[in-house]
Amino acid sequence: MFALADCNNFFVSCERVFRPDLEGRPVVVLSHNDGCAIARSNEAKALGIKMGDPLFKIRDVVERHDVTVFSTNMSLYADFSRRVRAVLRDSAPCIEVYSIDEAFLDLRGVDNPDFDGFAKALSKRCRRLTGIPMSVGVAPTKTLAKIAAELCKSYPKLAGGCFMYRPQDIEKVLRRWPIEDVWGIGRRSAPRLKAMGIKSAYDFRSLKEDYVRRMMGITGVRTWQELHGIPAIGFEAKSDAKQSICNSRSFSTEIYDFGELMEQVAKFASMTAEKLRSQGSVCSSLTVFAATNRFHEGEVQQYGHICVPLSEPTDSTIDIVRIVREALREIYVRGTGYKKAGVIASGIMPREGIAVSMFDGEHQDRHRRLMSAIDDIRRRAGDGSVIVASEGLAEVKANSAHRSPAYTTRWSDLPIVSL
DNA sequence: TCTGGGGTCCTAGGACCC
DNA sequence: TCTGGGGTCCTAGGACCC
Repeated sequence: MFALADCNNFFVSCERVFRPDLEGRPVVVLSHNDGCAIARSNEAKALGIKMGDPLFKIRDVVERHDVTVFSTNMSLYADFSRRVRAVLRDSAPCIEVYSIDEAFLDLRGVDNPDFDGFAKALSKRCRRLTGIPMSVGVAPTKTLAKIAAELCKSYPKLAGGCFMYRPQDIEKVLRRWPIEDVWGIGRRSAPRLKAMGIKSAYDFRSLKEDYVRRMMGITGVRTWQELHGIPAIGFEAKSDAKQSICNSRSFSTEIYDFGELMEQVAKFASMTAEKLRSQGSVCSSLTVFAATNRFHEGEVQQYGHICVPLSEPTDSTIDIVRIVREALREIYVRGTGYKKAGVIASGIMPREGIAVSMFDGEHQDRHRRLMSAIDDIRRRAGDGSVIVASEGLAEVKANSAHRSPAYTTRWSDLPIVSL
């Protein structure tokens, strides 16, 4: 058996821990730049606010129903995520962290347990220790566990835990489960399937395996098997080392000036380097992109991007900022209003064990010691305490009018040194 | 006027090899 | 004039996820 532990309306729940007055009231959390609703309380969902709705399109509902709005506060949510994971690790022999608000638990080898009782107890324990409400679904496969966890959200009677295992019960649920709500069936496949009369998870499960393979490839077959109760998606207690690292943002207003765009992109480069070092990795290629506002139809669109392979893999902020600056020069077009830009590191490998160039060893060694000193200062004095001068002193150009306080974390301080 | 950010895996096709 | 048959590795793009 597998369990899925899924935090309810996670970002909203984090905000509510410090604002208990908002229990039972409509709340939304916005994306970066105060763009879209990315988390909604049940009351906000009931008002018809959809995932990803832009704020300007729901402004009426927000005002009419006195919906409380928060700007995103990722450091707060990351801190709660850590607390929730600690509870899970304490409750199961093996967990796979799937996202900031979800984790799978491997229950194989647990003898004759009361899985329903386990699920309900885990939900209750999480609420008590962290303040976050959680749904726990237990089933023979991950895909079915996802469905079981969703059931908890629709049926409060389940008290946060649902064990779904008897074939007749599974069939009953799948008959009523819309195909587009199955994990692994996305926005491309769902309309195609529905056009063919396949409307429920049960319909999909009733197809021939060969047919699913031809239509949707190996990933479709895996979902099909999982719905039949055959585990096809591996359980991995994988390390959190990323295979690619992306830092990108939309700006509150278009940037035309090269110098200003360069400063923003240098910040993304610096964040990328820091994440590489924090997971003990180096990267062997860097991509830079800068794009115009894709929603402005009728205007000339630009999507400049360039991928730079590195002769020496690196995690040095100074190297990465320099390479990214040169790359940006290649794609920048004068007179263009850039709305979004970003940096992607790929070809990521562990820092230990890479061959040190016989020509460049000293350079790498100096950078390594410098970076380690900088990381140390930032840990003690705040994220912004040391920066590369190309980043400039301006903040990332974004709106965040409704941000909650740093209840459990701290703000970045102003730079005290620049390199 | 205003429209998020950050990941994973799979597949097809090209470069390159013997 | 005739011009093989396999491999592997890498990358870009698509589909999916939260």
